Amino acid sequence: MKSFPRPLATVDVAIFSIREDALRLLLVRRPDGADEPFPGQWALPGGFIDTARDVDLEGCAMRKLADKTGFRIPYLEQVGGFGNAKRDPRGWSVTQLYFALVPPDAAVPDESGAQWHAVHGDGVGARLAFDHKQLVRAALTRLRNKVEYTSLPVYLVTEPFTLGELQRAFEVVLDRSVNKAAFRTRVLSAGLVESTGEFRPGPTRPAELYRAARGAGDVKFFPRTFSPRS
Amino acid sequence: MKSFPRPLATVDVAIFSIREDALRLLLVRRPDGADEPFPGQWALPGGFIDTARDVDLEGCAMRKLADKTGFRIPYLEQVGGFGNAKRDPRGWSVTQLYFALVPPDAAVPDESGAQWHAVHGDGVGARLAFDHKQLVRAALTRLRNKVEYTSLPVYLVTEPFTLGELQRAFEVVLDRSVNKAAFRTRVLSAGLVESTGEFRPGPTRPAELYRAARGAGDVKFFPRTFSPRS
DNA sequence: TGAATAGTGTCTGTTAGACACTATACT
DNA sequence: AGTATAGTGTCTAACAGACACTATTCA
Repeated sequence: MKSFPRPLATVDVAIFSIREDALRLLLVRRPDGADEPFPGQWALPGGFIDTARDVDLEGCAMRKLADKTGFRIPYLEQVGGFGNAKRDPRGWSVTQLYFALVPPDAAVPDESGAQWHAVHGDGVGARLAFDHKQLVRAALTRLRNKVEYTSLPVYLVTEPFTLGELQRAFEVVLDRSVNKAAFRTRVLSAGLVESTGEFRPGPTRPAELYRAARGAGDVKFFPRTFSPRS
Repeated sequence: MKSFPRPLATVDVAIFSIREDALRLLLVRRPDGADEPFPGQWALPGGFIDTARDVDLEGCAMRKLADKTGFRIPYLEQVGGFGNAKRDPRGWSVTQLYFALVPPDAAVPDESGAQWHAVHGDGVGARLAFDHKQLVRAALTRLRNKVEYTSLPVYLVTEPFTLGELQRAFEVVLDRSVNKAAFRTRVLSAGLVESTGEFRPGPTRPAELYRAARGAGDVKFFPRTFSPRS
């Protein structure tokens, strides 16, 4: 077996949540230090694969996630691998990018130094370390594409939720309004949610409460997309 | 910077083509040798990232591809990363899986030892090295899913092609027949192909010849899927 | 009773699929 | 003329989107 120098291997996670009616991304600050790349800059949570502790890539991503947030098992999906000679000044490196969706009540420990940054267009305002700007764009593209034809936003709302809240989550992610009647028909006929039988009281007519449908467990697909006709 | 032992980093490519009216996958034999894992077994073309020669992951995949086949630039797409402690007996390893589509006239040099294996269901008949059975399944799933809503099979036919040939490519990949009228309407209205103005003569009515539409360059998406109604 | 949100009925345009039809070459 | 394949016209079912309508609660 011919031996090759091994690239650096990392995992990064783009953690999305809806806070204050906006899609937000959790970012951490790079550590300070003379031998650290991009000291003090905002970056995606992530880091080296620990071959002693991580059983696989997803486990590694879960560990990064758990370091930053505490909650029920979130939605986690691999976006892809990014690797080249230049992206890390320390040498040829490959990172596995994951994206995670967490509900609005997922806590972020203060001492983690992590902050939620609003998403505008295809990124965040802050300047990011490494090629993380590109990674964020890739994660956002994947998220938005998938929301067009799947039930992903159920992972962005706290159960139980009203159909109005779920619709709002779709709208926040897609950054456009969707038709109420079409949305309800679509969501209900796809069997994506099931009623709890309860209602949420409020200053107006109470709304029926739903939860993500059990059983299939996985993400549901819609037969068509939301896309407006061209 | 805390130092971690680095996992092995490889790239594997699932190269698909249509030969003898069947979807086929190009496989190579693992080298023989006492210190080689899975000696003599069939495996996906691939291997270590060469940090001295490869500029990025895609370049590495292209290199593996060029080692095995010779032709015009094919379709190449990343499927994802697979990494854990057990998949390679030499230690914790991460592989980036790509899939490639090449036309039926793409040559495979004899001396490469590569062979086309027919795809049946979600894999090939041969026993595969490493976790390549799983990788093949992942690549096939991605390919078939994408063919439902994109123009990918144009990369599986030789230009110029008739609509009948293109339809057959869709059918071979999806392993089901598609309606001729619906197929033609769909393909033509998506602007996915353009006429060359030429016709292919034959024992019956000549068929108009097409090529992949220029300009957009990229893969075209259909507004809906092929899926039969449930 | 008015305001505000929840939820529904109905109409229209678009498209996939089915299926039968016409068109055009060679033998 | 027969045959085989290329290509089209038409009908139907399904669904997205639009929009106006009804329903229900609290102040």
